[in-house]
Amino acid sequence: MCGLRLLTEGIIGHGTWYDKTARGIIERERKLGRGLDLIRTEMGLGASGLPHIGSFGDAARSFAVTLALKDQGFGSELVAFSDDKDGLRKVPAGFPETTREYLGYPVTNIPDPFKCHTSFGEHMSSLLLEALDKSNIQYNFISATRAYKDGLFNDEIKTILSNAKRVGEIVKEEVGQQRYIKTLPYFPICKSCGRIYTTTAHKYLADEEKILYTCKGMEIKGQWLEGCGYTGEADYRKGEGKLSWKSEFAVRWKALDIRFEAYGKDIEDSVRINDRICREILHYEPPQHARYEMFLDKSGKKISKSAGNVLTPQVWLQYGSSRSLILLMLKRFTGTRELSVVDIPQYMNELDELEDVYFGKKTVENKKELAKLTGLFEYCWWLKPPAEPSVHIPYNLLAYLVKVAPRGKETEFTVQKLRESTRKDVELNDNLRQRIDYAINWNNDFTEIKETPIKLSTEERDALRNLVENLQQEVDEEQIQSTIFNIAKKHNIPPRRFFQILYTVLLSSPEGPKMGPYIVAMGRQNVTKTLTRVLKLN
RNA sequence: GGGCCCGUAGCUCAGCAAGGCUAGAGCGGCGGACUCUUAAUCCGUAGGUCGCGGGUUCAAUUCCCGUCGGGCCCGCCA
Repeated sequence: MCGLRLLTEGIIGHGTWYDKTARGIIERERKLGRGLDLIRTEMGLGASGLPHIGSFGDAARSFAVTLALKDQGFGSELVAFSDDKDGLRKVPAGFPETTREYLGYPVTNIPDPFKCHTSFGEHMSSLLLEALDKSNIQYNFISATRAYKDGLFNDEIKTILSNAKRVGEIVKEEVGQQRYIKTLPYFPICKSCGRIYTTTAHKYLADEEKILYTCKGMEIKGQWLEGCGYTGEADYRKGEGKLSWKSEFAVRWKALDIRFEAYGKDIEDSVRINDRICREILHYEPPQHARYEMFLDKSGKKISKSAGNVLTPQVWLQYGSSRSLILLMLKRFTGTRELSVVDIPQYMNELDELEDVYFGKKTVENKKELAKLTGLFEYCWWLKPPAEPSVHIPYNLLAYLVKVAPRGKETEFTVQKLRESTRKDVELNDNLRQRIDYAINWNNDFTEIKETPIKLSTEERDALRNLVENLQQEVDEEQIQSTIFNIAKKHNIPPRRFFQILYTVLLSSPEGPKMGPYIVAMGRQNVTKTLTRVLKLN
């Protein structure tokens, strides 16, 4: 009985993880006695490499929490903090080798190799921001470079530097790293060579607000980066350096008043250290956390040569809608996910299914499950679900129709075929057009079009020749259809075999759509040209 | 050395947060319908000790402990 009660009464908000998390945050903040007018969530975005799909997930999930907080009646915003003052540690795949000379430089001080942004760092972070914008994720963007320059963290940096010894101890206690026992958790940018990771900060002059450093060099990703030997001083108030990650998070949390931040398990240690620094040195209760697992590229699956094997948000959005990508991120929070582009159609279809549940076209008995599924759908729409259901056509059907469509006429052909089949009422609106475009991209990139060589017997050659002649006169789809059939009979070829030949020649597949209409759609001239060429080869 | 995830049908996975209905889907298999062929579509059908062992509970795929197998992250970078 108690279980039955839970089914109907135990649902928070829209029944999703995000609603539950939001409630947890609110309860925690109440206990802490902090204000609830603006509850900030934060995500960090890397600017030194191509945005991985995981960064998008970080954003989508944090934004969902932000929406859940608003939904429960509180002010909230998502801060997207770009780590664009970090130094470049390795040349990302696909980048010119000349990038190597900038190893160690803050990424906003490196020219954009593609020349479309003012710096390497801006180029990188804009890639993710574009994907966020396309997905209607709202955020308050803060650049690390800007924040340091504007002195946003000055008070907190001062506190950290004044308590550097304690910071070093905490780091040592948590992960055993001894580096910060001796050096300050701050990386000045070398005034001589311009690099940030080659410097070691050894003294803090509190009265002058300055940090003394030497450009000694450092090991990065197993490679020694030699310093230039310069010794100098940096003024942290002018952004002449940045904090180490092991203290910077804490500073951000306090300065920006962050109450929730999710993180990937790869930075778990850093988060734990920062929690302590935040609490023990900055005297600010750190934000509530949620740890998520990594996204892995499915290995062993050949994808496209052009797309490569890196699944970035940009790649996804070529073949699937932003909502399908959001669904991927929101539906499950835990568990390592192996992903590849071949999963995109599945999520496109799943979103349609969720829509059916939402509009009651598909019944779900269990109330808890119903709440969860409709809730998930609502979050995929950022809590502004559509008033009307949309056209649902399975992705693989569209991909198939596009594949067999005459080149350049994919959309028209597909719509026509759909109308001829069971979907007479189909209308070519933006939604359908977009879906067809995804299928076209999919088809272009993942369907290998190979010329299948075919051997023809004498009768088969004659039959083909006969067909070519007939195609000069026949115009009507149905007539062409029966002509093909008649020619096959006339030349003593089983119709099945004759059709197979035609499909192989025209489509590189032993099967296909109804031939007559297809030939008309493709253009009789094109067909005769192709057939004639094949006849010459035989 | 420290931490985490996964194990459910032949394959790929969903479900587990907040225990409760006959454990689902796609693909594949098998059978059929339709058809001047073929694709698509539709119908039916087989297939599961929910890795294993214990515990909590009226009730465990779901929670807890242990165990085996596969994988991931961190280890003096950020």
